[in-house]
Amino acid sequence: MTGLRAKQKADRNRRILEAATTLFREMGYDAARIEDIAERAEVSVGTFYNYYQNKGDILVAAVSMEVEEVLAAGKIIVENPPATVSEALQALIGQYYDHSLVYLSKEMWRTAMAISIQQPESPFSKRYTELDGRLCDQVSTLMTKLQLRGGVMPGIDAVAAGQMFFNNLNMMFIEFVKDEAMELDTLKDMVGRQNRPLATLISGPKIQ
Amino acid sequence: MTGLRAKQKADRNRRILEAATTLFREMGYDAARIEDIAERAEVSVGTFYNYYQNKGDILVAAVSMEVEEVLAAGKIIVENPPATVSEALQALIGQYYDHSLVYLSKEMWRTAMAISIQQPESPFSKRYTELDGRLCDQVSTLMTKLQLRGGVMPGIDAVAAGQMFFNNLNMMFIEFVKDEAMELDTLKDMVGRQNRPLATLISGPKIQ
DNA sequence: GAAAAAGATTGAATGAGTTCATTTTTTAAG
DNA sequence: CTTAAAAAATGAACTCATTCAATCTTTTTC
Repeated sequence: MTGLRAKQKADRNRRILEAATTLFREMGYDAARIEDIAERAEVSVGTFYNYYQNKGDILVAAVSMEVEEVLAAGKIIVENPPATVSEALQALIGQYYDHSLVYLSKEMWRTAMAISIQQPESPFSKRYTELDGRLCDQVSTLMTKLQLRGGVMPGIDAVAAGQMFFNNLNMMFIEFVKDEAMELDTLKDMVGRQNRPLATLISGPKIQ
Repeated sequence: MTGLRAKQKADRNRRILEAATTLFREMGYDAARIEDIAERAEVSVGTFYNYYQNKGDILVAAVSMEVEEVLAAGKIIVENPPATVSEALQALIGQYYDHSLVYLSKEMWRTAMAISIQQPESPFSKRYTELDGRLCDQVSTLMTKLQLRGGVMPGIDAVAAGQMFFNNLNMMFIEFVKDEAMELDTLKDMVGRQNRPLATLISGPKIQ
């Protein structure tokens, strides 16, 4: 059948992705030229474009791997969350934020976000948006779960509250990657303060 | 002193900005070449770069003017807001959203947002970020004002709540410009639903 | 196993944003 | 008014992402 050809293809794909992520981390996204990536991956420039539509695509591919890991880590927390809204949110959001800079630099995040906004119809942008949606769902699922357990007052729209928490943490993450000087702890503190009113109020009177 | 020189400078700057905004609106951001903008403004390509650091800068400059108008329109509402949190928010956010597409296309918004995220250190990006901050302050000011009037329960962190409302409306606006098919009404409905839990709860028991 | 077909690779050419050494214009000094 | 200094404009050259016609490799056919 397609023994050699398929094997070579998979191998080249792996080499290109590895070369690109290495160079992006080493020298930054802008400074890494397609020529450099191609050379490191031992393919021609043309071949790079047979595997990825454009330079941004390969970055979003790298980001996708990262977000998948964050989702997996978050899943564990959602499956067995702390009892109160505040504690549960702090655990989940802390997990998200702590994981965010393991593989990717702030510059890489900025570029990936910029691409996903600017070219929303490109395949990888759609994938990025889909991953964002799954993260949002995860926060909403957490709220729904807490509501079933009595940690959130009945009658509250738990999904809407979850979306609001997510949009807030996401927007603040954008602020964070825009500011090279901002520390993770500062980000967490700010989001914690912003979330507190809603987190406290939906928990019901017993928390007051 | 610096009579002629300053006058010519201001004039060229105005011509370049006008040429760029016209062409961006007429043919889209990507299709408008620096050469076209320079030609229309009757300057050389090099001169364009003496006035703006790069192509994106001038778009962000145009968008910033738009945000200034939105801020001015919002100010009127904040000065004399509806009594309830829900109504006041609906009025202010509706004003923001309705104004957003008067001069700018979704493509222009996408590009401007992408640039302001990707190149946060460029002067116009800083300006854009600062304007975002003022919009956020405007929402917080509205909440503080409502709290003084009794529309928001005492003891609530009105500023934090305002920031959360703003981050939510801002994130949803990004979703809106990413999706060419989404209508303004859909956006308003979604944001309205997301805001409802917090808006209702901070209003206190009388609203229930 | 040779020839044809299909699938991939290649790198020079293209095009648009950006730079920078040179030239031109304006201002200040004598 | 002349000349020197400062500021600004200029456009050809450069960089780098992207394309595509030519070439090479693998698979299929007989």
